[in-house]
Amino acid sequence: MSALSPKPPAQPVPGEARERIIAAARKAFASAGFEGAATRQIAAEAGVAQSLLLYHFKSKDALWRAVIDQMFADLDGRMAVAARRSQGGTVRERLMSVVRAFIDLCAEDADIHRIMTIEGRQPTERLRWLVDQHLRDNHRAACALIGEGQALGVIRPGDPTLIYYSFIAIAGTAFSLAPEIRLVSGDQTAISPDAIEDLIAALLFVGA
Amino acid sequence: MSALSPKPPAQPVPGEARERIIAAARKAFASAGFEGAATRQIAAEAGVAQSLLLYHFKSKDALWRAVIDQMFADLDGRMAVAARRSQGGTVRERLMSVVRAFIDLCAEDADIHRIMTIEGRQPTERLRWLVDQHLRDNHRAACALIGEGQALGVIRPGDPTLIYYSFIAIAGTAFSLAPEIRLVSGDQTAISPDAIEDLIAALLFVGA
DNA sequence: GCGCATCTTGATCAATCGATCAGGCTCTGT
DNA sequence: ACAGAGCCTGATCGATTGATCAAGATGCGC
Repeated sequence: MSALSPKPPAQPVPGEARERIIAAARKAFASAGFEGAATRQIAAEAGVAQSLLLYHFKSKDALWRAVIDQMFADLDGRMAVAARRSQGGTVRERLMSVVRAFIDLCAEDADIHRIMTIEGRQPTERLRWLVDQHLRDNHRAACALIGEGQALGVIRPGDPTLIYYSFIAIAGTAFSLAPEIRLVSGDQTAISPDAIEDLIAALLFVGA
Repeated sequence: MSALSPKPPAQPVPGEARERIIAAARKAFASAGFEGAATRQIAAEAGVAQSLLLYHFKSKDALWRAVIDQMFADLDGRMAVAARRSQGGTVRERLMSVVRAFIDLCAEDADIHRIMTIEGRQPTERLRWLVDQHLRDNHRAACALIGEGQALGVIRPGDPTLIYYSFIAIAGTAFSLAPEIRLVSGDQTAISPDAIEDLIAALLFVGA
């Protein structure tokens, strides 16, 4: 046994490095955008060689799509749980359940909102794929629920699509821009799921 | 006279190329972020050599600051005009005047909101400069006005800073994410200053 | 023990990045 | 006419980009 390689590297756990790469890529895409994110930096943060990144995913573009798919698998799952848990409740309870689930998601991981707001700005091929793959169904389901709430006077009137995007904008921006809000307000404004839930309840919902 | 240079180039108008560079840089920074924007691409869109860009501005960072300064000069001017025009009116009228001015600004040029939401996400040196140079004063003035409106029951209750950012988020996102909203809704949702003004009035203001 | 698929690395590619430099052009002051 | 300031370009620098390739390491089937 030579002095080199004193630790024989443990056999690679299948899929483990792949997950680390996706996690690192999510952070990179969220903070620097698609073009700004460097595959070498992603690989470094994941603790692997840059070439491994292009072994698991054919290209930077494919890696981006893998990140998005994982993000929406999480989001859709949480939304389904929230909807199931509030089944049988009032429309207000069902609405608040998914609202709270989305707020919690944004609070835990602002990357989703950051990536989405980066990609939604220009009609690229990535945006078209994103809409077809994930956004259209989400939008339809949310607008149906909003329309239900409006019919019963629980949600303020207005185009459901604009209400939908207002909700996403308020909840997402609060956590995405937390560094700026902190700096501007001198840390006087608390940004917590409870605070944002109260904000949404006051602005989008009718009555107490 | 040789066959070359059949058109003697007109003498350069001082400051004209500089303005074209800033305009091109604004678009580039808004769509690709600071790192993602390439000085060569900016120069190409402005119709000048890349080296001219670093002649007028010492560095890419200095160019970015010039873009921001010009943007806020425009924004501050518009806000001052809106405030002056509604002087002597009710608090509601004064609030609606600056709200409308900001909405119109976002509608005409979504780049401001795009750049700000890119930079506000991470505590970089650029963000610190941005807050010290432009954001803090803006935030203070807006929150004072919002507090006035809340005291008179014109604005819904809540932390003024969160109301302030909710307003910016709704107005800015509607125009920034217009490509996505169009794709998702199948062009069914109109995104106009009037529509967003109605939306803000319904969500943030009390009563009709 | 042998072969093969899977996972991983390092070297290397052409392209592009921000930045620097020497030099040319036009106008102005004298 | 001549010198100098201001505006602008093309060539070029070292560094970094996404992507490709050959080869090493590991574990499973036979």
